[in-house]
Amino acid sequence: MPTPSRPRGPKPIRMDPDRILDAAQEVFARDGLRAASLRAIAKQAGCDPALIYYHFDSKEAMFTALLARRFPPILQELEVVAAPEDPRSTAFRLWEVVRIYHRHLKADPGIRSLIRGEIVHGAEGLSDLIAARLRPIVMAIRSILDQGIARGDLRADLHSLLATFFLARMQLEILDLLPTVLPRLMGLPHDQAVETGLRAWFDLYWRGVARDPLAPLPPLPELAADPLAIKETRP
Amino acid sequence: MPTPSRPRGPKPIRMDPDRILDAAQEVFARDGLRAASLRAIAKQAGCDPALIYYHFDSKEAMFTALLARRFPPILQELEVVAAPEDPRSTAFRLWEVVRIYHRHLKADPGIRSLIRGEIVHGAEGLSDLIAARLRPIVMAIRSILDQGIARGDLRADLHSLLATFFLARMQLEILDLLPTVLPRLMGLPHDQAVETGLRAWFDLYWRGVARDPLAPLPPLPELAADPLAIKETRP
DNA sequence: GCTCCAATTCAACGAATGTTGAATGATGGA
DNA sequence: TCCATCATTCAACATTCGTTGAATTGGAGC
Repeated sequence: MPTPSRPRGPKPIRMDPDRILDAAQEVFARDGLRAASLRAIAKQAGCDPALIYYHFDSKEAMFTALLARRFPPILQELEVVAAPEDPRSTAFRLWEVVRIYHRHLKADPGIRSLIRGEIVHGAEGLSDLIAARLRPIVMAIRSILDQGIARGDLRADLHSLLATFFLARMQLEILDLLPTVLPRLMGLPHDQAVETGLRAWFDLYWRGVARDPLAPLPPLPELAADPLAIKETRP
Repeated sequence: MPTPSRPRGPKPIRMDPDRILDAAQEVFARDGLRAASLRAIAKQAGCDPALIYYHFDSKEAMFTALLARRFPPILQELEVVAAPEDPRSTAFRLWEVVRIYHRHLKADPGIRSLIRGEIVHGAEGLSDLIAARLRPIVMAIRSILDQGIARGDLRADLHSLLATFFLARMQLEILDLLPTVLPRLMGLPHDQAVETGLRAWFDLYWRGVARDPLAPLPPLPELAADPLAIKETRP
């Protein structure tokens, strides 16, 4: 009788549930959200599929844990920018929103799929959970827009909820599509596609929401610049 | 031995392959693209799953047939609007693009999913096919923007390819999301969500691309208005 | 050193999926 | 009228999926 390749029982190195979530994130990025199976995730993590059920109640609970890990840091950063006391210009703050989104979502296509709602069909409870996580994020961005209207930086007739939807949603599309589309259609290097697309988008968006669309934008920091080192330089 | 519920052999009414495509479209709309199984489509069409394999080579071939049915009419209408001789204003023509998209895609979430690329993972050949169908559509819209730049209606520094991407992509999101999101967040009636969202989006977009963003938009026809009855009324 | 618990693996289940081959009845042409 | 072809159904296949129960082992605590 051949000995099994690996005996049962605990390994010398315990499997941290976070490592399973890391593996899930990688498989989502590689195979897409719907096609990511527990077996593929287990293989990526280097463990047995059944172990995932030891650490999480179900596949859906694993999604939930992924959400719980990703969303609070985003919300925390957004709430700093959305604080009514923030003295920086509305254009600068909105660009900060873009940068925060970019920083947290660029390396995680799986969470982008979750936000986009690709998993909504057939998992209604999960959909409610995502909506609950997303709502304060939307409200933080919206409050920046409302403050901008009140300060006279933005159009008085702006529909802040729809404008929030437009800003956040287009960024998801840019992060997912432009890195594969732009290099093929233009000669653009792969790693510049997102920066180019996001700046073009923000330029268009700002003219669309600003009270004075022809006034030049303030200098905007690069996407990947250190968030703490940035101070707005008023022209 | 019990007689089978329905004997074999051809039914009195033959199954038109188009009816199978209709059923597929309905199932896509109900269950989403990925969750739509051949058995569900066959049930919707009222036939056996194996019959689908008689009319189409595979599930992917059925997608292809769906594409072949949907895209040419869209392209044909777009090319009329994109003709360089078209004398109407750039704003009016771009709104016509929005209306054409809306008219053809509003009742077919499955085709929107295909356009959005949700099926890309795991079906690379299909992805190429969609790209080939999509390219002339993108180019038609882009040529309207390029003509608008040449006529002096749009900003000279506009990136027409990215602007095309922004316009067409956001419309997909609006068609899919706003009917479920807007009624819940605002008091908006379900059937007005898309019209409200698309007008707000076009208003923002136009300010973003126009050379003179503060000039008022011309009166734009309703989304569902008869395309042939519309003549631009210059103010 | 013994015991107990936590962590891990194995094997299997039931359901769903895309697909295929054989069987069967109707239809239309010779 | 007969026969070939077309359209349809049935039953089954192999595969994959999420999930579960039992078996196994290493280490911590006494």
